[in-house]
Amino acid sequence: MKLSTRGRYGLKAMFDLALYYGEGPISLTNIAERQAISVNYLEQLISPLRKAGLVESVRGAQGGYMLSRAPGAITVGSILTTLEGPLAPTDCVVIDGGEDFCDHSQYCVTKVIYEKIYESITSVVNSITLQHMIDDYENNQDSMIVHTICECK
Amino acid sequence: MKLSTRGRYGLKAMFDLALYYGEGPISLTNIAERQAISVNYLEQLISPLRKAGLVESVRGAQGGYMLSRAPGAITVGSILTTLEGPLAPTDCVVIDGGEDFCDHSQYCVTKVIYEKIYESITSVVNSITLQHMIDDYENNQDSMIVHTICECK
DNA sequence: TTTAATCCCTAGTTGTTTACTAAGAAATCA
DNA sequence: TGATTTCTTAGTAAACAACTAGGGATTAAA
Repeated sequence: MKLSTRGRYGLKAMFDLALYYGEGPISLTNIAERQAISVNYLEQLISPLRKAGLVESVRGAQGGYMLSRAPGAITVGSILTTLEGPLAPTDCVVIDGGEDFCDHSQYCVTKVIYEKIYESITSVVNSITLQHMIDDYENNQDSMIVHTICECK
Repeated sequence: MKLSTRGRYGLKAMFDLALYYGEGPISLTNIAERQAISVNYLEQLISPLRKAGLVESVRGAQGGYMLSRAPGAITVGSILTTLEGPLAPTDCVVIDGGEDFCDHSQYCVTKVIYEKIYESITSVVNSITLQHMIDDYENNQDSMIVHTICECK
């Protein structure tokens, strides 16, 4: 039940982009340095985020990436599910037409539980936007707390 | 963010034991057959459940396993965390004294999110007991729905 | 027009984890 | 004594995670 580095790094990168929202394209080199992630690996994470329409890219020198819309319009859920797939404890709650997949899934006592877990996770991550993270970040800076984004494992 | 077979099989096995609660020890062979799990593998799952005090064993012929207390007193959360470890999206929300683990974890904008996810999952699984599953199971049987426990993946 | 910076894409690699299988020792009932 | 069952450990094949590596395409600036 752990997130992989894909989701964690991707969220860090998107938060980084959110801090620079409105300031033109930010290069992956910059993000990678600040967030201590390899550029090559970061490229592999930003690619699905771009395809999902969460970021836009500018190619060539002085190019980079920027959020495709305001931080308040991008949820943590959209980022994490883009990089990790559905945040579900089992596949059965997420794959439909499960007749060949799982015979009695609609009546399964355990599936009911997995669905509740899925809903609760989804509800949390969909209610948090990048803007919330920025607000949190800036509040803590005001109160003189060194508030960084850490190497959360 | 998926449960492994350890948690899923373990929950199925515990539900099976709950259906026979009060009827003496049930052998792993029986459970394994009903739930379509290899006996050898099931042995490896029941072992931590016993060490966690969730089931008791009777050795020797006609032996087996039984719940250590009523189904209403055993939560799904206790079963899943015994087999999967803490149902947390990251280690940082669960390991304390994280100074060497994660420098700024107490001020981390992403950790706040991971903690909320952790809390919501924990709250769901801790609120469901094996008795709830039995009630659900029997309700559906009453209404003539073939309610099985499926091969949830 | 060249150069450097950057995005973009794919393939390969290494280590870890998962999901078992296998096998044998210890205990207990008939 | 023999069958049944728990208990424990070791091994293994396949999948997955977390990258590394390298090269092509695009563009701004010198």
